[in-house]
Amino acid sequence: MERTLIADLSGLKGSPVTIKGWVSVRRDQGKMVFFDFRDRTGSVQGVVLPKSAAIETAKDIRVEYVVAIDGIVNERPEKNKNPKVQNGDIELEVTGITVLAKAEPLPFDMSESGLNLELSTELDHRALTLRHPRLQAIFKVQAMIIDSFRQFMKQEGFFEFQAPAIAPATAEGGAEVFEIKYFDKKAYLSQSPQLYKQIVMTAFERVFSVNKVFRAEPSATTRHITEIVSLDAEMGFIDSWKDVRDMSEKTVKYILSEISARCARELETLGAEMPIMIDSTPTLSLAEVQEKIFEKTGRDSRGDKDLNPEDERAICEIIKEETGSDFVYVYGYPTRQKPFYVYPNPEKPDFNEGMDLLCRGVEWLSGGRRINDYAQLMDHVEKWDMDPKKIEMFLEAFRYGAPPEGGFAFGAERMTMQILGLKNIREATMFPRDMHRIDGLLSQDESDA
RNA sequence: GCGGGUGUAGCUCAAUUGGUUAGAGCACUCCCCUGUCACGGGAGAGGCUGCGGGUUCGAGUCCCGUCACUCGCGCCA
Repeated sequence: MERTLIADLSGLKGSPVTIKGWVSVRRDQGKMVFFDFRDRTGSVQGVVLPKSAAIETAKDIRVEYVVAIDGIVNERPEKNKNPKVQNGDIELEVTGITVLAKAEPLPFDMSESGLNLELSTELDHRALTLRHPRLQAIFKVQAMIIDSFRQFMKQEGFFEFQAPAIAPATAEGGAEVFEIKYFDKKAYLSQSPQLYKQIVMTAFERVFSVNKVFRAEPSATTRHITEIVSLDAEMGFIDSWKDVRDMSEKTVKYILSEISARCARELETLGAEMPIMIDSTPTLSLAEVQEKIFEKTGRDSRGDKDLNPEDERAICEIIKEETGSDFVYVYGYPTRQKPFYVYPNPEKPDFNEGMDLLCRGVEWLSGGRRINDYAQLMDHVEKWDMDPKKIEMFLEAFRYGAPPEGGFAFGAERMTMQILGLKNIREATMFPRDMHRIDGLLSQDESDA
């Protein structure tokens, strides 16, 4: 018989069906056996009655067996209905069981409400934990973030391109890069599509990319991993950095609304509360932020080159209290602290027109206006002590006419973590890589070898 | 890289000021159970208490070292 998906069962009361999926739970009552079956669309209870031809087989079925189940869809008697679970008003009366694959006993409890693991255990067993509804909800939300970013960008006339992952040299300062053996030469894994998206912008005006980028920073925090999905955008013909700010704001707003609308079940599963973005997100200069923190908390970080994590949490709390917004833009960082391509404020050249979007104490997105004037760009290349030969392809794009422009980027994993209120970015990464882990732990011996 | 916390059964956790045979729940094996939905009840199996050294009549517990995990900081997205 043709396979019926579990989500479609409720419309088929009284009909014989075949479902295929996994066994989530077995409840052996002696004479009769209950199961929870699961497929990609949901779960349903099956009951094997004493008279069923499948009763002997049912006794041998264990959790995570892959099975094909023949049965009749029955409405449950009123007293047996369970409003708390999906398909709680129906059950499948099992008439036949075919085992498609057996499963060994699980290393831990996988039942819907039972998954309670140390993070390292969860990650060591990702191949299994991925089957849990809670983890599936996380990665469905993440897929929706990436999908809605693409949708919005296309809607706004942005062109999608694929940035290279192999780079010839360190494109910018800051993050450390992974060196790779490239035939008999050296090359590097790309830490950002930055220079490429600027190049492509000079041809297509508005561009975006969804790319893996790699950071070799020895950072052991709940917010850092070495391989991330970067959502990047770049746009030409802007009047000021505020056009970039506005576009990034609309992008985030669109993503949030799509998730609210289309991931309601996942948000409920995770108990997540969506951050609030008000009509006009508060936007403050770095100096204003530091002044405000000093006023409110007495802690003086005025003059610091950037916000530390404590500052980021503080300003988010203050803005939330003052305006109700979970988001705040911070702009105007010291020019020399940021990469060479960031546009300096013409009035105050020591500060630039780069910006960060913070939410709930963490940086979500960064971007800003870039330098498009070739002479100014070359001036910065010199001041930043960079080798023009190493970025010749980038410079060529600007030598031959580039419009005023800017862009922004954000990490898909960090956004997932923040929206869902997860404590560690590794929970929001299907196969996280960090200093000590690539799937499994990297042992001392291997790292020495 | 620096600082704090934690390492006990396959998983999640107990174990009094150092005290005799290191426990529980879940999972596993066997038995009982016709309405469960994290089913329930009974029995069993499962431990070099991360590893190495020390103090002590006696160490899961105290001390030193080491490794790992985890949180915070630095750096960043």
